[in-house]
Amino acid sequence: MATDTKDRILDAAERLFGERGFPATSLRDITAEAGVNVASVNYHFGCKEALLTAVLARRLGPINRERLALLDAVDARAAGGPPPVEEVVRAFVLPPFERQREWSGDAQHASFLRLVGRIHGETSGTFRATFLKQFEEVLQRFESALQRALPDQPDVSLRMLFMIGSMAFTMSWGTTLAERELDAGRDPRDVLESLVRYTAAGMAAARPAVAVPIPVAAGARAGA
Amino acid sequence: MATDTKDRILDAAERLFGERGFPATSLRDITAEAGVNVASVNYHFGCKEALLTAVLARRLGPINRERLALLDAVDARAAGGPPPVEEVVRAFVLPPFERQREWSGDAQHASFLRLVGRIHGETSGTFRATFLKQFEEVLQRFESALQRALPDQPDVSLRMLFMIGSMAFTMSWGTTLAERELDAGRDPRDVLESLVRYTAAGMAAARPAVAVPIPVAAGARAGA
DNA sequence: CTGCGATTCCAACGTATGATTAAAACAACT
DNA sequence: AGTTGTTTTAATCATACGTTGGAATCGCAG
Repeated sequence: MATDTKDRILDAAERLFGERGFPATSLRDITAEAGVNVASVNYHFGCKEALLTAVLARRLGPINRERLALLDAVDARAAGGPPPVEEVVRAFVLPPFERQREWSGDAQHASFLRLVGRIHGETSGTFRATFLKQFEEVLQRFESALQRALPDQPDVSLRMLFMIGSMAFTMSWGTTLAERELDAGRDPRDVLESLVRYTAAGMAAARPAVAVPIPVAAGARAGA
Repeated sequence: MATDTKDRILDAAERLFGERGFPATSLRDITAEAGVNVASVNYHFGCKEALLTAVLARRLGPINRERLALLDAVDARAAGGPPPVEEVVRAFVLPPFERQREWSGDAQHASFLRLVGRIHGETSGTFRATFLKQFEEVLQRFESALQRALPDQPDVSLRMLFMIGSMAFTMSWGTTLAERELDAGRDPRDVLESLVRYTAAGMAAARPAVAVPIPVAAGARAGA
């Protein structure tokens, strides 16, 4: 069956991209892992970059759709008023974590989160545009919602960077570090909820009034 | 002069690794940018990975030392009592940002931050160990300080992941995104202080009492 | 100037990469 | 069975990679 080969490639690519990163993974690694011929990738996807796009699209599409659906629900519940920050944040970070929980039995799909987390660090020219495009609508919708939730917060767009950073980093390193020292047996839902609380509180925090106090270290200096 | 070539290589490597990532940057790119011969890299550093290590060590050493010095100052000011969360957080995130400000005239060094941010996403087996080693002491010291600052927070180690994620992501994407839509003319110190407030508030936020409410998309629900 | 260690340069190595080809194998349908 | 379109295969392409050895060059003490 055709889709069989295609899916085997997608699965293998997802796992290996997640583990080693995009540039460090060769098509031969992927096809060997998938048990298919090298040429299949170019036949089915055209080129290596298109394969990455396909891998991401397969999962990111549903995730982003779910994000927007959750946000709609939050907005509806707010009935015109400002939506609760925490719920907006949860609508953003829940979907990827939830997928992990769904797939956690299948070690295969857990690695997609690592890929997603890792991909935020990739800045490969052409690809960055494609990736941002996927997120444009989502980011705008959430920024608007957060701004309504926090009318007095002038730093919403900046703090969304912080939010995405926490999420991405947790997804790409969380599992790795969890195996070492942290709480190995921790329920992913606990991690999620802690992240939600953390983020919501951070979002709501007032920004400093005026001048910046820079503590002076041993011989450190602070500029005016 | 010998150090001239060596430094030229380090500078070029820093810039290119920061822009394109480690695996995507070839030694020939680096040596072309530095205006030196290809073989110089292997002569001066041994191999490509050793070059990356050298690039990081040159900056990370001082940064981590400054972090510890700042933390010492914070601890001293607390005089045995619990140190203020915000100051501990600032001691952690200030040094890299401060370097950026120092170097911001020289576009060269600003890209080191991108490299540092990016490197958090790299999980290249051998290298991860080297990288974590650099941070081990710093992480332990700061975890201990944050735990003293927040005696009732059971999630300190987890939330340090969040903190590092925000910081790393801001460093690797902040400048890129800032050029687009965000506030282009924003003072780096404002970004830093916003991050400090955000992080401190997030650190202090209580974690959810018990069960986790999982809202359902279409007919979403909110838990207690 | 001669000799010598430390650097720079050149050319090339062997290997691995992403991509392409033409032929073979397969599937579906009449 | 025969035909047609799709998929898989093995072999090959040109290129780029990290690395190496040895010749050329430099800086400088004797």
